[in-house]
Amino acid sequence: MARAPRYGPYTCGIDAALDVVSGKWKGFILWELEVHGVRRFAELRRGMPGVSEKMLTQHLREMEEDGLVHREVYAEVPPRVEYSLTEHGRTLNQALGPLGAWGGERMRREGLEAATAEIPQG
Amino acid sequence: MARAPRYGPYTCGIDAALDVVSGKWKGFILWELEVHGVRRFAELRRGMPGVSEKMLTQHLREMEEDGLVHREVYAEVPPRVEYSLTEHGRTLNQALGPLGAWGGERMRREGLEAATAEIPQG
DNA sequence: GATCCCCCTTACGAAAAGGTAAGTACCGCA
DNA sequence: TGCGGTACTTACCTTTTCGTAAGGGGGATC
Repeated sequence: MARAPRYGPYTCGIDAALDVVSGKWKGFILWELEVHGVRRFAELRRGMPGVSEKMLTQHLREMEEDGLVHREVYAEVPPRVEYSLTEHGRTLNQALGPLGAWGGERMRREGLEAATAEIPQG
Repeated sequence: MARAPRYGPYTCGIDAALDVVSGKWKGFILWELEVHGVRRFAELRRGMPGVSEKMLTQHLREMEEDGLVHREVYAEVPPRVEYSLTEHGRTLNQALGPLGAWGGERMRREGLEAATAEIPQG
């Protein structure tokens, strides 16, 4: 489960926020969109090695439901879909800032390696 | 899984922080210890209705491993065990502040109810 | 003597999350 | 004709997480 609720009832704001962020790749998606502004599906996919198409679409749909991500579909062939952050997504990213800094500090403290070349610290 | 790693490799600080916070009751434990300073096992248990003893001990052990929680055992009969936040636990709580505020805002926005009488907002 | 309290541990099972692989439908390129 | 690219969907399976229920060992209380 980890956190199954999705849409409360919550015990506090942290609960409500974690419900929206937890998911193996959501933090990464948030970060990719923060950095690049707009990204297509395949760009996101290539940007985060290891993610499957299934998980990526699933996470993106949930984040769209949660009002964090905007999905723009262009009626073209071949299809083009662009993802970007909504206002709420951007404020969430700001709220995650201190947590990212804390995590970075922890990584330094514990000597935990980073996975990729790109090391955002939220 | 939700997030299985536990001790990296991480892609960023947010990853590293979420790894430590995710777990159904961890936010709540953090909050209880923040508010009360020191709490015994049974006090924590009573403070968060719905948690099982198994999950509570399991989460507390992990948080102890992660250096967030200090566990003090008194060689008495009946046994007495006191839990409190470490320095890292307290700084984590501070880093969670903005996230809790964001979550609270989201709850208000979406009209999501809170579960208990006590409504911390991290 | 029976029950309750303390702080757990263990075994078992259900549910959720995630991974793998294949299929869809259409197009451009060689 | 065959392959790669676009953005997915679906079915199936494994891993992880969480919950339930029971036990344990000693002491105090009824």
